[in-house]
Amino acid sequence: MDESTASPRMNQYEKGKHTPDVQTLKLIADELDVPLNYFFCESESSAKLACIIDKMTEDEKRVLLEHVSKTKLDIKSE
Amino acid sequence: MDESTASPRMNQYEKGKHTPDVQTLKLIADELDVPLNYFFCESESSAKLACIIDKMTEDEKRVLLEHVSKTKLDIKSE
DNA sequence: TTACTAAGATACTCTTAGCCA
DNA sequence: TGGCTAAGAGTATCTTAGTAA
Repeated sequence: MDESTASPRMNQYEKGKHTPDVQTLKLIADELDVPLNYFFCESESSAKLACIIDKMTEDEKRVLLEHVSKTKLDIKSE
Repeated sequence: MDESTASPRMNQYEKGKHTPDVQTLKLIADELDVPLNYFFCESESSAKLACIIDKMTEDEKRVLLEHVSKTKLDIKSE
C-alpha cells in the first residue's frame, strides 16, 4: 500500500466510511500475521481457531479434520 | 438479491469480470449454507474445518480451541 | 429458456488537501 | 505531528438490453 495514502484509507476503514476490497484486506492480513479469513469469522473463538489452523501443515489439518468429524458424529449419536 | 439482476451478476462473478462485495458474499454464503469466511480459506482442509467450526456451539469451539492449543504445544516441545 | 456479455448508469473507493487535537 | 475528514477524481460494480446456444 502506498504510504502517502495509507493513513486516510485506514481511517476510512476503521470509521466505517469505506470498506477495503479483498486485495487490500490481504495486505492488511499479511501485515497483522493473520489469515485473510480471520476478518470474516463470526465469533472470537472461530477467529482464534482460524489463526491456529492457518499455521498448521496440511497433514495437521487433515488429522484435525478427522478428529472434529468424529467428535461431531459422537455428539450426534449421543 | 434482486432476481432480475442475479443471473448477470453471478455470471460476472464466476467469470471473474467483477468481484462481489462482502454484503453480497454474505447473501451467497447463507444461500450455500457455508460461513462467510469459507470463501477466504486458502486450502480445502481449512475450508472444510471452517464449515464444521461454524456449526459448533461456543462451548464446542472453546473445547476445540483448548485441544488444538495443547496439540500445538506438544508439537513444539517435541 | 438458460447462460452469458456489452456498455452506460450508478455507486463505490482513493487521493489530495487541509483541519483539529 | 498524528489522527482524522471532505470532496472531487478515478474506478469499480449493477442494471438494462440483447445475443447465443
